[in-house]
Amino acid sequence: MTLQTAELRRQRRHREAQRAILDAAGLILLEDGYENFTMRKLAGRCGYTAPTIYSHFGDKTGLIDAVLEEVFRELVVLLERVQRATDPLDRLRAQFAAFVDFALRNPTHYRLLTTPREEASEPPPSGEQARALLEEPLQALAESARLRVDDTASVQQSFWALLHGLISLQTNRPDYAWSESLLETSLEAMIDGLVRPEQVLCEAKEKTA
Amino acid sequence: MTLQTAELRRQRRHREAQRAILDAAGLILLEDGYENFTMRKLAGRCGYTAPTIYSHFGDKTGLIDAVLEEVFRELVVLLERVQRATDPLDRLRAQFAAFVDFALRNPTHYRLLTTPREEASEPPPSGEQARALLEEPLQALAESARLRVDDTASVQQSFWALLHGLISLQTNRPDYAWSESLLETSLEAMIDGLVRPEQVLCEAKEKTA
DNA sequence: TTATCCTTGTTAACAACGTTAACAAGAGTC
DNA sequence: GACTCTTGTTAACGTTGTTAACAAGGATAA
Repeated sequence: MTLQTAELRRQRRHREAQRAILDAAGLILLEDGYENFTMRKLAGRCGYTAPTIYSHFGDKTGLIDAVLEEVFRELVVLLERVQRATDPLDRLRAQFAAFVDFALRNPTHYRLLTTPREEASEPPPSGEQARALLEEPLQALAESARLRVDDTASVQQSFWALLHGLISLQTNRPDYAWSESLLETSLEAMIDGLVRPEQVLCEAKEKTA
Repeated sequence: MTLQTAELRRQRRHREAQRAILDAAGLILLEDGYENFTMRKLAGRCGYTAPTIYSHFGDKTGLIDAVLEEVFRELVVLLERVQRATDPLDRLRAQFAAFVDFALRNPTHYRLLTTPREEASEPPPSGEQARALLEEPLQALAESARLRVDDTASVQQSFWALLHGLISLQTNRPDYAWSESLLETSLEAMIDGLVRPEQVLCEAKEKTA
């Protein structure tokens, strides 16, 4: 009996320590940015000393990986919640908006996710999952033959580049006078250029005629 | 007489030292990236010790600023050389291509230029100059009323975001299978969506008729 | 209860970094 | 030849990520 409760208590303490560390780490990243994120500062903030953190996460890289994994799992559920829209194009718009919004609210985490921090650091699973979710609407559009360009990969990467550019630019220069309509303007332009506006072409032609 | 030659020789030595330091610094940035750029490594590579570098450039930030200033002066002459095209849209295409090409060849320098390195580090003059050059064709298009959107700033920032995204993505993940036609696909799409195709509309309509 | 062990955490230290103080050495000036 | 000013060096400080050595506390077995 004490045999089991002891083991459970041990696991609980373990999880609590990890939680305290991860929470403090996420907070420091959000508030101070990655350049001012130091293991000693984290140690002071989370209630444990530095070597304890190392025993839990092995490495600064491993620690950051764990933080990112958690944060982007949030993003995945956000994207899944918004995925219901029936028209692929509406899905795309809604997902992209949610994605940009999330990235702008978590600039440091987004930067750490997209820039390779050092040798051999793969993006965390949830990051890949989010990317896959973002690609789904375009995949659907391609299967409905609604892309103006044959090369689907090229189209996907174009949208990807646009999103990444919008996010990076705005987070790198928060004080610049960014246009309010920037996301809409650029995204609609890119949509106009790359995807056909559903099969109402006949109706549209009738209207102009 | 020796009064003058002495002063000249002093200045020459000064310039030579700065040149050796800047060249070595640029090379290290190109080869090893910024994360592996250390003042001691630079000292070992350029033939001077670390404090000498400090006496010349004050700071690591100052040193990097000097390197960037030089590199992006190259870019400015590149962009000016390509600026001759008469049609603003052709100018835009040529300049954007040259810009992306340059940035992909100097990934670390580009990243350092666009990401604020620490508190209060303004982009170097040549960087701002390059940005101004890149905005000129769009300004011309706006004045010819060839933009599909009223808000010129929004259009400029859209193109800016696309370029930045293309560059960042490709330099962050050099091994990814980027589409060969990525720049053309995305840029033409964005052009289609944002700018009118010159005043040959009547001719085009005659052709389709 | 007492002895043992394993986990969990701490203190102390190391190497490498950016940076600065103190000083040597050489060139130009009187 | 003495004086000064520039230019470079050596030695050091504080901070970083990281690790080794060790203490403490609870679970297990006699």
